[in-house]
Amino acid sequence: MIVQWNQQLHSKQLKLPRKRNINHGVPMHYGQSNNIMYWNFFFKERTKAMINEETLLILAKIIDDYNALPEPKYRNANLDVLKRDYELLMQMKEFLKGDIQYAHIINALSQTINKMTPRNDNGWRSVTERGINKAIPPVVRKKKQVNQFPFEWIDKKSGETCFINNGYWGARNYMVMDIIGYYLLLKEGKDLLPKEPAPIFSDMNSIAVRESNISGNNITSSNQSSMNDQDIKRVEQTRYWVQFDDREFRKSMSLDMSSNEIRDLLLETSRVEFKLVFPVRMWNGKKAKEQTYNMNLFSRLFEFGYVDRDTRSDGVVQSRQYYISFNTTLGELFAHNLLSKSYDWLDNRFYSLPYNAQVFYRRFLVHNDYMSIPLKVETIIEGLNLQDKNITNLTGTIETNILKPLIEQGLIDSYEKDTEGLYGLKFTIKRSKKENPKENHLAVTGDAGSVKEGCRVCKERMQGL
DNA sequence: ATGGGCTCCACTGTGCTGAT
DNA sequence: ATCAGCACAGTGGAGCCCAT
Repeated sequence: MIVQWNQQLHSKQLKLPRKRNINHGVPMHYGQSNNIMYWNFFFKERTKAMINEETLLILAKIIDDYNALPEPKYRNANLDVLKRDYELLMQMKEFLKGDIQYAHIINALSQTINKMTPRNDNGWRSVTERGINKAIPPVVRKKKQVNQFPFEWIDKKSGETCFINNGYWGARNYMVMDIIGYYLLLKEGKDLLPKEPAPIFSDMNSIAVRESNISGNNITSSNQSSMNDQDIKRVEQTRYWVQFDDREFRKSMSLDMSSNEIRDLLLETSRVEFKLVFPVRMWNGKKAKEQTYNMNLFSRLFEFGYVDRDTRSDGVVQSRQYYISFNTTLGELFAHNLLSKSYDWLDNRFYSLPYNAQVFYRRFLVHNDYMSIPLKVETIIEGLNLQDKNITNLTGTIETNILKPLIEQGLIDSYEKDTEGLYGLKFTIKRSKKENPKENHLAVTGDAGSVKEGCRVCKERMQGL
């Protein structure tokens, strides 16, 4: 039936009857009538009714087929079939406009098709700073359970207690740090990534001194984030700051967020306060070595403000200019690590992965290039701050929502599940060698991606920043 | 015409419960 | 322990609205 329908569509005969139907079921005495008007009327009505009937049948079949797919649908559907069905539905539009069922199936199909269609790489590469990925665990909103703030945990190596206060921390917040970190690097490098490391701190002691100094001139950063000229001047006088607008931010993350959503995300990210054991890359003569700094005081990652740029006459803000200053303890450590080349690369498709897949990659994989990585389930639970008490469901979640999407995206090759190990359930992640970064548009060398030279794409991107 | 914001709602990710 | 089923919140596409 569907094939016939298709043929009709392609011959643009949607509004005309199929020939074999013309006389079908027409009583003789009608046929004898010479009343052309009557014939036309009969003809049209009948055609419309029949097409409607057939349309509804096809609609029902598509809906049935779709509902029959096991979940998650995007991993069990055939993309070509979905596309064909979607095409059919689009052609039926004029007959079914306003039909609730029709609207739902269109929405469902288009979402699943979109999810199944591989992201094309728009060429955007972002850096991701190592300290953030290593030191900050995700703290997610839980429904019934009221989160205890500050969230705290013990750092294994140092035995120090770490804290996160005043908000949650998840995949989107890590993403913000990637993007603004990249902006900072490009700004410092005059539209190119800096060629030579330019550390801010020379040793642990200089950090401690700076930390106590910064805490002295705190905290004028009010909750008022909308800025006036004076506020902007104040930001521009700080040592490390960046500015950008919605358009640039959307391009960097390859996600479609409204200006309000972007502002709220930045605002929430800037308000979270940390007291951490933070990895700091120190250049000891010629060699870079990672040490950890035990923070004495709570710090935010950056100070944030914005100016409304384009406001529609009905009050809707369509574009904002954002200002970010890294003039906090953690902000300067972040800037220090970036300028000391303690970062890794991500491409824009990364931010479309399920949240936990993103966080998993950050916590366990991005900062090394081991080809085989054994991880106990307890380690994964701890690293991702997973909540599910039901171990069966939890391991299922790890496989379907984290490891399989990572394989699909090509970030890992495979994994092995070992239930009989000495230490209980264990996953072993398998990777071939890290994708050669020289294939990227940037010429990259070294473990942390020291950039030999910038490129045209980068320059173009940074215009207007 | 264009394009951002808003609403609606399907789908996913996660956690919980109860049966086996 | 394992599994299915349910609940619920977060995410994002379609389509509409509205201003430019």
